[in-house]
Amino acid sequence: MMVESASETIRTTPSNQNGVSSQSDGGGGREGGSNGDTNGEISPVDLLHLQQQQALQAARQFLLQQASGLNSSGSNEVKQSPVQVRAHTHTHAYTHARPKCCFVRICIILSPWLLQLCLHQLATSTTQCDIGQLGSKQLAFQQQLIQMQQLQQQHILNLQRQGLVPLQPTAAMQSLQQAMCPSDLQQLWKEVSGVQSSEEALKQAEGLDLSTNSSNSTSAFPKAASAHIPLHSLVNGHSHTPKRDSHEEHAGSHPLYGHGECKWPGCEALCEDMGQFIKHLNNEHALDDRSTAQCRVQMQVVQQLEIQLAKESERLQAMMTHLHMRPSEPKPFNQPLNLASSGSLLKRDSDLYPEGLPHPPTSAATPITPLRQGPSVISSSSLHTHSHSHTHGVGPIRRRNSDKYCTPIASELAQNCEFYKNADVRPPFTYASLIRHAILESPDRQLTLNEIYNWFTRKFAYFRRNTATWKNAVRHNLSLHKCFVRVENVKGAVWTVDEVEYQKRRPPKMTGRGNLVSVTSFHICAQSVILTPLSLSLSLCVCLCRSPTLVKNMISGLGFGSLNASYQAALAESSLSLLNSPSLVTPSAASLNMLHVGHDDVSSTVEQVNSNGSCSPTLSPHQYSHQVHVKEEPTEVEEDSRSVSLLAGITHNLPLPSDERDLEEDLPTEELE
DNA sequence: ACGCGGCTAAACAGTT
DNA sequence: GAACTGTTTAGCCGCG
Repeated sequence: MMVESASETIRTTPSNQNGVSSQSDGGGGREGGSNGDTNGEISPVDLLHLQQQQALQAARQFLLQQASGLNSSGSNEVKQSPVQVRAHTHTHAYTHARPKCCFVRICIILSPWLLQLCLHQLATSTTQCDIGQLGSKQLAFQQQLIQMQQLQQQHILNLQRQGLVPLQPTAAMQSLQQAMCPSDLQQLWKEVSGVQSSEEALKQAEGLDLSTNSSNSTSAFPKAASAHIPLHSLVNGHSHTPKRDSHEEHAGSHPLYGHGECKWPGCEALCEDMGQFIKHLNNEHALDDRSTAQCRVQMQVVQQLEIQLAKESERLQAMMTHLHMRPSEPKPFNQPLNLASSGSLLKRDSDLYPEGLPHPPTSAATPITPLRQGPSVISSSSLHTHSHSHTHGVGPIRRRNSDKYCTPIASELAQNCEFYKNADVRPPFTYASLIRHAILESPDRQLTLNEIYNWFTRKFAYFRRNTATWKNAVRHNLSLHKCFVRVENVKGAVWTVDEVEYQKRRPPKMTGRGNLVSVTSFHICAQSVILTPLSLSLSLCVCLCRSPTLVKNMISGLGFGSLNASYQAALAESSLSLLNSPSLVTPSAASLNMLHVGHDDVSSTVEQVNSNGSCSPTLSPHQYSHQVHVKEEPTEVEEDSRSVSLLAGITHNLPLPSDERDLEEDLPTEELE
C-alpha cells in the first residue's frame, strides 16, 4: 500500500518524474545525488523546497480535513475522521488505509528522515491518541509540521554548508550526474533487491528510531540509514514487466543470462544452463513489486547514462572545438581511451574503489587519471566504505597505485579533505606518502611520532579506528624507509623526511613496473587500436587536457623512447603544436621530464626545487644539527640521485612559467585546508 | 613464475 | 610494570 501511495505521489509530483531522484537526500550522501531531471533548471535546493511546500500543503489539507470533520460532526462524532476512527478503536495504523495513505503521501515527498518522523507521528497518534485529546493532538501535529519545516530548512543549510547541495543549478545537476555512477547504480540495485514487500517496508519504517536519524542527517557522509526509503518510492505498479517473451527466452541466449549467472541487476545467481536460468527467472524475477521496482530503477539507469553520454559528448565537442580540432572523427578518439578503461587500468580502478567509492561516469578521458576519480567526485556516503574487498581484516588497499600513479597527495587531500575527515574511507595513499606529507606539512617539517599519529587521526576518519594496526604500520614505515630520518631533539626524537631518499625509493624503470599510470595508459591506448596520427593526437590531447601531470609524464615517456618512432612521428605530425603550447607544456617542463622519470609523485620532485626557492632537494641544514640515525635501504640506484640533482639544477636554471607552476599540486606549502 | 612494493602482524629491545 | 617508541622479521597480496 505504501508502494502505491509512493508511486502515486511520484506521478503527481512534477519534480519527481524520476523515481530514483524522487527523494531529497536525507543525509547528503550519494543517494541524494541522482536526480535524473538534469535537463531542467531545478536545483536540488529548489527540489527540496518544492517537496517541502507540497508536503506542507498536503499536511495542511489533511489537517483541514480533520478539522472540518471535527467541526461538522461534533466532538463526539468520530466516524468521519480516519484519525478519530483510529483513535477511537486504538487499532494499529495500517489497518486504516486512508490516514496512512495520507500520511504516506505527505511523507514520501519529504526527505527520508522526515518520512520516518511522519511515520513516528503516525504510530504515536495511533497508539496514544484519544478522542478527548484529538484537538491538542492536531495542534501538536501542526507544531511538528512546523518543526519539520524548520528541520528541513536546517537540513538544506547543512547540505549547502557541506557543499553537497550546490547553489548553482547547472553545477548541481552536473554533480548529481556524476554521483550516479555505475558502482552507485550497482549498489542501488542491491538495495532494491533487498526491498521487502510494501507492507513489510512500512512496518520496518514505522519501527525506525528517530534519534539515530537526526544524527545521520547532519553528518557529512552518513551511513545511508534512509537509503531504503527512497527506493521504495521508486516502485511503480505501472512500470514494465521485466519478463521476456517465450521466444526470446528460448533463443539459446538471453540478455539477462551470461557466464553462467543471472544478469538481473543485483542478482548474480548461478545457473548452470539456460533452462535453469529460465526457471530461476520465472521464480525469482516474476512480476511483483520487487521486480517492478528493479525494472524501474533500470530505466533510470539507462536514462541517466544517456543523459551522461549526451553531456560528455557535448563536452567533447566543446573541447575539440576549443582545441581547433575536427570533430568529425570522434570514434578513433574515443576508442583507445575506452579500451584503456576496460583494460588493466579499469581493473586497477575497481580495485581502488571496488564497490563503494564512486566511479564517475566514464568520459572520454577519465580513464587516464583513474585515481583522481574516487573521492574527488565525492558523492558516496560511507555506506560502502566497509565493502572494500580487502584481503585482511581491516583491509589495506593496495594503495601504491595512487602513490605511484601520479596522484599528488596534496591536491587529493586538499580536494577531499572533508571527505577523508568524515568518511571512514581508507585514503588511497601509502603510509610512507602520508607520513611524508604529514611531516612536510608541519611548520618545522618535523614531527614526533605522536604528532604523526595525531595528524593521521585528525585528517582521516579511517585512522580513528584500528589504531594498533596502523600505528604499527606507521612505526614500521618510519623505521623501514631510509627517507624518514629520526632526529634526536631537545624535546625528544622527531622524524623528518629526506627528500632525496624519498625520491630514490622507486628507481626508474621505464619499461617495467613502477611507471606512471599515465604513460601506461597511453601505451594501452596506443597499442590497443590501430592508431592514426590523428587519433593518436586526439587521444593525447584529451589526456593532456585532463591531466596536466600527464603532460610531463607523457613527454618523459617519449623522451625515453617508450613510444616507438611511429608514435613519435605521429605526435610530431599532429600534436606538436599542442605539445608546444605554453598552456600545456613548456620546453623547460619537457626537458625536466626527460630527466625525471619513475618517481611516483612527479610534482614532489618539482616541489623540492620550488618550495623554498632553493634548488637543494634536501632538508634544511638545521634539521640535521642533531643526532641522526642513518638507515640503510637495500635498493639503491646511483643514477637516481644524479638525475634528481641534475634535475634540480636544470629546473633552477629554467624557471617554470606560471602555467607550469600551476600544475604543481604537491607543493608542501599547499595547505590542506 | 618471479621480483618488487606495500601491508599486517608480531616479537623484541630500549626508553619514558 | 605499563605504555610508548623503535627495529626487525615474516608472510601475504597485488601488480608488472
